[in-house]
Amino acid sequence: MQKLDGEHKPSACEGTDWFRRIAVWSAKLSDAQCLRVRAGLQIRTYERGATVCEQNEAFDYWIGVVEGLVKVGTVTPEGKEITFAGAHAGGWFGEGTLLKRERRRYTVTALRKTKLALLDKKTFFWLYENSVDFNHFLIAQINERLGQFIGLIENERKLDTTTRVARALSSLLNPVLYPDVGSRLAITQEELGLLAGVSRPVANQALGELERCGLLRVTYGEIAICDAGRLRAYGE
DNA sequence: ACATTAAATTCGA
DNA sequence: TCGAATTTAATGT
Repeated sequence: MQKLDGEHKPSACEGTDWFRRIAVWSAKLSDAQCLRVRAGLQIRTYERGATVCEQNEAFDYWIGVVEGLVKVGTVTPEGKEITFAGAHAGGWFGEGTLLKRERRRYTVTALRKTKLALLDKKTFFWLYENSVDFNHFLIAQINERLGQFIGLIENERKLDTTTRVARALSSLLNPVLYPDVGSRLAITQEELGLLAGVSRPVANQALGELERCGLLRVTYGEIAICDAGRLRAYGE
């Protein structure tokens, strides 16, 4: 429990380090703006399997993933679960719901123990009104997401499981949505299965296939990406 | 669903 | 505090 390394823990109210690390969009904010944003932020921890917010719930925060992994999706009236996206460290989402001033359209659940940063609505809109850079960030992000959703539609059509797994991985590698992502993903095959909408064994097979193609390498609890470009294009 | 292996945790000195 | 023993988690088939 006390095996703290050389990393400095976030000092209670000094330094914008920890905050800037979890939120790239803060890079261009002034110190004064940063202070204000931090005042509107809270950190919350969720256990594996915990629901962050339900569909139709009023949940007035913009959500950032500090660490861990969450799944954004819905469940059809027939009870079938559909995953729209996964989000891991560095990702921010929920702006669509805030901007349209409506209730959550999706259910968000933690796939493992996860720490989230929640920015309250008031501060979010203050940024929206006052920072051009913040707006640029939002537009870039929404644009990236649009691309992902278009891919999702294709995905539902073709049932090629390996392709679905490749897409799920690629979406997590998106450098715009997840700025601090490297070439290794700390994700288990079960979690990946949940994101791709396939069973764990199928995810395992798909990973084997992708590894055989030289696109990635699988190790315990982690996937090393060798060729992100070809992975994204897999199945085309 | 089952067997195997990796990692995390517990426990005794 | 160390490492062996046990339990839990992830993988491969």
